[in-house]
Amino acid sequence: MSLSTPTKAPATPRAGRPRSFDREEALDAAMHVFWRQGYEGASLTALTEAMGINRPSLYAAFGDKAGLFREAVARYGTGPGRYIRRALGQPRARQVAEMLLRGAVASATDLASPGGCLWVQGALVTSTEGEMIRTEMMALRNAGTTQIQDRLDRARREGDLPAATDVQTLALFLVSVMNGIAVQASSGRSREALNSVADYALKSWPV
Amino acid sequence: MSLSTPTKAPATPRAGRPRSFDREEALDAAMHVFWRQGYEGASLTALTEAMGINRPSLYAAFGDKAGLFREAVARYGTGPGRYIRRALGQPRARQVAEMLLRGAVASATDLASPGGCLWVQGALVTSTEGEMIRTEMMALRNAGTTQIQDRLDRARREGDLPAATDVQTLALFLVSVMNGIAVQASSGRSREALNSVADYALKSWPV
DNA sequence: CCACTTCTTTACCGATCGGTTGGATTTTAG
DNA sequence: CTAAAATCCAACCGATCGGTAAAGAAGTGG
Repeated sequence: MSLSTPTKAPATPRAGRPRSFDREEALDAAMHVFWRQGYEGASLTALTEAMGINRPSLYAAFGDKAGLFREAVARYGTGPGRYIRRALGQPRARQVAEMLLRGAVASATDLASPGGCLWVQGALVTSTEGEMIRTEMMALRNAGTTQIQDRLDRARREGDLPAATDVQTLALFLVSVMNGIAVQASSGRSREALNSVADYALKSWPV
Repeated sequence: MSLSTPTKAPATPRAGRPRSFDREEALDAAMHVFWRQGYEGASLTALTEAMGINRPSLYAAFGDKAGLFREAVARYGTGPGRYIRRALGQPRARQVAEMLLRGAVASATDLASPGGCLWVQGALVTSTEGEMIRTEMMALRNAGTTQIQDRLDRARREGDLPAATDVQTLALFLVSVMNGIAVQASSGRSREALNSVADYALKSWPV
């Protein structure tokens, strides 16, 4: 946010004027704008104002609007969406599911963020011009589901879930509830109410 | 779609040239564009092309883009979203929930439609310019949840659900799963896979 | 110091945005 | 048949869209 923050010394200092803004800070600001307004709703003016830079600097650092969005989406994965990776690393499948749902609620209702989930609302629908980005986001969501399904399938093979468990349905159910929680958070639902939803969703967890 | 369809005789025939297009047909076409591209993603050009009319005709018939969207959203309620009202009319709470989830899957995966749910993806996020519409959609989603909650509470008072049932959580869970199903349908998930999700969501239904 | 490289700034590009104007056209009312 | 009313069409409005050109500013390497 602040322009007075001194630029960190780059790993390989090239010649020329160093950029006057922190790339990560600017990317964070852009992520929040995309999160709140979506890919197409976020105008270059809104983005550059939030990032504290002007257009040519943005284009020099991130390529174009689509490139900036892709980086923002990736950063979301190592920031607010970090809980997913941690959840997949839990030893028991039940804990995986708990952390997925709890993490989705916590992230989507964080008062310091725009609310909801960037992966859901970043480009759920677009004009024809944004179809490539929309398709990429579909693929990203589906890849996430596959990761969860693979983790549950491993649990099934390990005996952590009943052998007859339909892991595809179970994974798709978890993701659907996570997505629904995100939509509801974007509709203003409270963290407590959504945590109750997460609890309820876990009630029929397979023995 | 077809311009050759003769205009129905209006109830009170006013003076002047009658409009040459069917208002309901045009509204249907607009609804599909908003459904696929969202409120802000749907340009006047895309809308008028799909509706088979030109701008002044659209503005004369619907006011402005926001008015057209509001009518499209209302029409969605009596068309693809009709299942909700029918579900609320079922005699048993369990049947209400089943029809809500089944209907959400059927509507969101209808191959003759853009996929997903207009109420979810019509204006989940917007630029600052569309904030009023976004707020209206939030209110509409929340009102729907309240209707479901009221129906479940009635069931509880009637003994159709256990007296200790947390109907608020149950309603919010149902809506969340419906929303998640819509997101997943927009991500290309099949009707069969999502019907399995609906079945799973009903497994922990209170006795 | 100088030459060079890179970033920042301002101002601008054509295209598209939502919305409207004015006139030709088609109807009803009298 | 004429006057009034409403629609239809083409063309246009200022504003904003994503993206860029050109020149000044601020660094590095010699």
